[in-house]
Amino acid sequence: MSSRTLLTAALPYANGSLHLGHLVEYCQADMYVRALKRMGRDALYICADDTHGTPIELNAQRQGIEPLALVSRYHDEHKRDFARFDVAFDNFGLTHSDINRAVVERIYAELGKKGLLEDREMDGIWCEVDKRFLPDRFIRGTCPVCASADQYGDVCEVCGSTYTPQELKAPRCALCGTTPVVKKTTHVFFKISRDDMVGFLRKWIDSGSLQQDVANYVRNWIEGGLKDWCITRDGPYFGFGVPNKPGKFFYVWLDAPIGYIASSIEWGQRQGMSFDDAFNTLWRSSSTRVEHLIGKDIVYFHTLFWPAVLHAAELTLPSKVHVHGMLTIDGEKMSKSRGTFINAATFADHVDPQALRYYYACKYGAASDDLDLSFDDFVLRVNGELVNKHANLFSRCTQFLTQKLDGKLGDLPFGAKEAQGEPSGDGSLLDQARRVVQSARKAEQFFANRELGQAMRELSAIADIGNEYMQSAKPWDQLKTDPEKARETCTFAANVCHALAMYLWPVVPRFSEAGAALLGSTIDRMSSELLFAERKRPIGPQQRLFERIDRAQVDKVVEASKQTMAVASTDKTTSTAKPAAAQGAKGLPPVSAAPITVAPLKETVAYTDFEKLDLRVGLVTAAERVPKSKKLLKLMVDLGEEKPRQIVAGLGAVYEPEMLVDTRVIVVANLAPAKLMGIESQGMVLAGGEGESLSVLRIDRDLKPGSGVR
RNA sequence: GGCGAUGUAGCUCAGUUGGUUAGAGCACGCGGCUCAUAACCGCGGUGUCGGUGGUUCGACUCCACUCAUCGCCA
Repeated sequence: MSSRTLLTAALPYANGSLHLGHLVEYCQADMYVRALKRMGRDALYICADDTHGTPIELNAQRQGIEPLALVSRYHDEHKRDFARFDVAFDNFGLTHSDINRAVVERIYAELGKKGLLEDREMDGIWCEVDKRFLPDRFIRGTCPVCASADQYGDVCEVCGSTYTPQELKAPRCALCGTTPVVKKTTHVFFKISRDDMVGFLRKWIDSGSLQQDVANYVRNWIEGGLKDWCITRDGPYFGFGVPNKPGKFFYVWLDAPIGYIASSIEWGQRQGMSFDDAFNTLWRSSSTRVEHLIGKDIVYFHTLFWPAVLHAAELTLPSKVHVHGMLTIDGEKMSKSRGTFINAATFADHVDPQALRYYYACKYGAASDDLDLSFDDFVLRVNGELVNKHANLFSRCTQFLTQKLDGKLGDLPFGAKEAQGEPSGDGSLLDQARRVVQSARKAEQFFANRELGQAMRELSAIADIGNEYMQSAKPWDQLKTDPEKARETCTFAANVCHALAMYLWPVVPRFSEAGAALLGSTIDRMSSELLFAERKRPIGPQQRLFERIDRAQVDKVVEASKQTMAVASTDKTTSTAKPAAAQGAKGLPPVSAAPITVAPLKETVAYTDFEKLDLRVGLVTAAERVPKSKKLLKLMVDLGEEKPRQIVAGLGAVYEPEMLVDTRVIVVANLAPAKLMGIESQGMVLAGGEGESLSVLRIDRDLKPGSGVR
């Protein structure tokens, strides 16, 4: 029985744009599936947009639209982005679909039959104003461990401790700012801690489905003890309602992976299968190998909950859950302020997406290491390999043929079958051809094992053979004495190009197709047995295959990303703005309770005007009063520069100097220096309010002095 | 704090079960070629394999400790 591989990539959340980090995964999976398909394997690439959950529901509410409308908008955007990056799914669905609902209900019923579900009463955090239970992330308050203000309901971002929302000090609703209350609610739990489940998982993680390091990692979780998993949420919630439990919805992490199943059923239906046929063939039969590609961040769900659910529902377990590392840019995490948080579309606006695919391919390995996108290296690599090595080989041999030899391929002094033998090492043309075939076979192996980087090395080796041969045979000299010999040389080089076009296809499909067209050929399979058969026929019309990347294009991407991210984050702040809870810092007089007149807005300014201001985080290292002044303080502020700046600030009416030392403030760093009472001030410290009701703007996290502020 | 990953030439990375003088590409230097997208070919130097100690006839590889960076802790 022929076996089919069903590969999934993790579902992107339909609440934001795709960025280069997402693409690490989608491109890798795409290349792998393309390679499998071209090697004659039956393979499917399945994905969908993840559409449910509180963030989407609330984001839609803020925008005054239906969640489905929001989700559809991102679904369309994602589809466009994927198309630009040649990511070709066999099916790309939505988790909010009738099919997914049906599969979720079916699996839920199955879990119930196995006695794995249980209703439990628990404490929820309820907001009287919003009339809803609040998820942990929508409760803010003071960390019970380190007392940092404004932390999430489940974890402190400052000290990293985890706790329950009930433990949080001074909790408030992130939506309306009021204090929520505790209220009883009932939820369904999946009993993953039951002995048979834990026993199954112990065995499963050692079944070879996981990379060794991942298996070790997961084992620690299991040995640490698994807690039963709460699979429902209270409404309002964008998701599927739980049958016979009004007001309860399935938790997004239950229906999201099930979306893999639903999306593959959609594919099956397009092939003419019925729902049940597709379900049983793809997810209940040993003829399908299921493989998941995921990032490090979601290992927990895919290696514990998901296999447990599949096992309990008697569905096909993944043969592989392949974990890849996260993307770093120039060695660091993607950063909005540095402009390295780059959306797929922004990148594609300035740089050919195939360049990124090529670069990623070179860096993919089978391990779960992080992948670094170094911009200098990116430009160097794409120009040096894809253009100088690969594209140029196509160019030099086809142009020679077109311009000097009527554009026709000749013959080779060996048959195509002979090229399949072992290289003799004698340097003959046949020997060279055999070396190419040998590298091609290795490349196939590497593709099949997801060692894309290694495969790319073999392709470079193949191109080298072509370039070396052209160089040593000198067709331009051969042309003078024996034009047919020159034709033979170029025919050999053209066959090397044919090999390149064949094996580059999974990585840079458009490059490959254009390359094949240049040779007057089309390629639809990837097999070393097809090599060196291109002879005695005209080649195609000339064209350039790929243009070099200019570093300036990359800089534009970074620049544009800074802009879009700045806009996006201001959007966010305004929409999720939390009312400043009146929390007087120690030693400060209370702010007057009298209502203030809200000043009318000044005229609108363009973003470019705002951008002129250079706001920085500054650490106050010293402070003293300016003699004879009630309000002025002389501060020394560290902006990460060689030495601290002297800044005069009008904070003295409210703040004693020592109250400001060691606090992080926001400074207008490019304000023209000015003298106040004879003392030079090299900037301005921002504060809100006025008079006695003054409050300096502090930074409540450990940002480095000199960090930008937007 | 707990667990884990990574650390090899200026840069990006290979180094299989420990075994001779540690590799590739790019960058750099010199020479060659001119068909080609200033591309191509040849030759060349470069590394205390993060540090210290240990096991061993022999360690980049195994063990202990240590430093640095990063991630995860649902």
